Amino acid sequence: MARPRAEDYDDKRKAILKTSAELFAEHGFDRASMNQIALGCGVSKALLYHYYANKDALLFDIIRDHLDELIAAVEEGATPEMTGEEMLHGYVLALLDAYRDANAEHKIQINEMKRLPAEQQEELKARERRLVQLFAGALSHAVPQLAEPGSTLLKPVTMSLFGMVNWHYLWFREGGAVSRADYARIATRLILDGARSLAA
Amino acid sequence: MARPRAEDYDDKRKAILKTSAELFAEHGFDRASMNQIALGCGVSKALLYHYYANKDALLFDIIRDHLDELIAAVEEGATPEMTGEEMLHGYVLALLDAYRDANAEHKIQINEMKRLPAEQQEELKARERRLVQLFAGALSHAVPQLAEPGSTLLKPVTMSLFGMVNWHYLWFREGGAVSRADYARIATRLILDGARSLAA
DNA sequence: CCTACCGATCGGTAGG
DNA sequence: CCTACCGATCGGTAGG
Repeated sequence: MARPRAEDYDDKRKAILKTSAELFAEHGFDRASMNQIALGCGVSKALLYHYYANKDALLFDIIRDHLDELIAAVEEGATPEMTGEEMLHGYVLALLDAYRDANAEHKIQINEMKRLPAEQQEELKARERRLVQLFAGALSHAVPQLAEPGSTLLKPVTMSLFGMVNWHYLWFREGGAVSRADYARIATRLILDGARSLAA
Repeated sequence: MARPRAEDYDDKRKAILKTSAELFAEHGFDRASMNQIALGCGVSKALLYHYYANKDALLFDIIRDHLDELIAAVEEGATPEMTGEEMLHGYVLALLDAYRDANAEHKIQINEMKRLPAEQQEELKARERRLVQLFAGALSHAVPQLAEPGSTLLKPVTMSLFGMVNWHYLWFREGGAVSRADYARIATRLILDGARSLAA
């Protein structure tokens, strides 16, 4: 009879993913060795290779899981009956909130994605594009002039918002004078008021 | 008598710096080998080590030179008789313009600085702080409420601007629908109109 | 200014 | 025939 998959297989896989994400974020993908990761996870290197065929697969899975969680969180951040402005704020708040326990994964997404082969990068970039589309949609809803044919504003304004939000990990400190909710309101306000003024 | 320094010493050093910056940006600091860099520069590895004691020194010099050029460019981007708004726009335009021929150096500053020992990082971060101070100063000048005692807005608004501008290299394309000058106006507008609305 | 190497450590795989 | 896991070590390459 075939040996069944261990019942804690998925828990172990998640634990490996979290530990390796922290090591990759701290030391960088190239410098965090498979030996260090195995040691940090309390497993043998051979077991590590049982879960992941190679180091790249580990990196890919970290970023894919992270992006899937961001997309899910953002999609739940707004409802169809909201106004465009409420929707955009809901998305920004949900995204900043999702980053709370995913600082390591966020750094890895930003800094280490380019270590992967082109094909795997493409699969991850498709997820990034989905995330961008959600925000661009809310922005178009909130400031319809941005989406008018001939307007070149939607892309730079959307990317400005991503710049703000994806840059926050470099200066934002938990428990500081500005909370995540505060910054969600600030970022939404900068983008919306600015965009309305630009569109006028 | 001591051997005099070669008359083209500085030219060679700058050429090494530019070539290695491109290799670091393309492959990452850890993967771009000193052998590759020597080959790319058309010099022997031994000559490379004549100019730079080790790989870290090369990385440090790339980022230091880059930051010094950014600070100089930004400082020349505005004059004291300008209004706060003109000053901020002058700074943003100067910074985006300085990035035009420094894409590799910018990527390295963002992605590879943490590979350096803490002491060297600190020296570079001091330069980053000077740059931030220039923008925070112009912002305070343009929207005085941001600098009022008790206000917590100056930092997040300044960092939002840096997020926008430092994120541009991921989406901006030379010769596209939006020029650097266009984006300087957009970013300045988003920040200024948004900040005024927040301060009110 | 070159080439020949070094101590160390890398990602990945062997047999059982 | 599958998956779960070990101690030991592979061929190559890094910075210097």
